[in-house]
Amino acid sequence: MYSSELIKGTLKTIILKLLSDSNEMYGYELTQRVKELTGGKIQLTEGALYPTLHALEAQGVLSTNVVNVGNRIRKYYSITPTGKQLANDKVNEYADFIQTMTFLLGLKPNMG
Amino acid sequence: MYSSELIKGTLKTIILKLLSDSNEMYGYELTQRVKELTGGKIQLTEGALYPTLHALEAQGVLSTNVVNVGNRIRKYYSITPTGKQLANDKVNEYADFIQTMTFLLGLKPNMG
DNA sequence: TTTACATACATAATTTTCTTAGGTATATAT
DNA sequence: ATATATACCTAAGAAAATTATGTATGTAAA
Repeated sequence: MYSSELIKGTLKTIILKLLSDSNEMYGYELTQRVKELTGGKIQLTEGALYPTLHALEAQGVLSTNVVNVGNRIRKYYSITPTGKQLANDKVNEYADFIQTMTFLLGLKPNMG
Repeated sequence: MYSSELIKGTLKTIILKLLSDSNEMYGYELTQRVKELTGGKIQLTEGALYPTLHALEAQGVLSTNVVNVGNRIRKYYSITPTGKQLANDKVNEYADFIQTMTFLLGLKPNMG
């Protein structure tokens, strides 16, 4: 796990990117997917995730589809066209930012 | 300028790295140096910078040296041995984080 | 000569974003 | 029974930033 400082400001970008690459995902699924893809180094907390999902839906970049799985509720999120555009912008901005930070911190541009 | 979200959590790392590479720098100098090195893409705000410098000094990772330049005060910060260690740790953690995010967001590991 | 901008420090109110903690509920394995 | 996993949610508080403001000097332009 990274220090919580580092992860700040990346949540929206991560959510939008993952939803941009799949038809639909539900909240819990997002937490598991990120955990899996990062080898546990990034773990989304529910207290941060759910309010952010609600905000993104209210902004019109996500839409929802509530489904009953057995007796449990599952709320699928999918990205809207506006959201897809935003996802692209955010990912591109982050890519640029990474390059700037790489230079600023004197990191090797590409090392295992 | 990047959206303010992105820069969050990177301030301490940036300060520690720059001070790690120079004998001493003062607050205003840090803002100008970062602006210069990033082509204006990252601009430290004084409201964030000064409280952070004070906190780092209180933690013992920075020490200060107040100088009179003409009639103006200038407060030079230099890094302590503890601070140098912390700078290294933070930079390494950030390098690791960048790799994780690069993978998670599906970015090219090395593109101009 | 006064207006604007740069230098150089600082703090305070507010906002944003996250953590921590708690709540509800079902399913499954020990 | 108990713990763990699934699956949603909110609220109090902390952390870290922005925005606004204050003080003060130096310099260049109008």
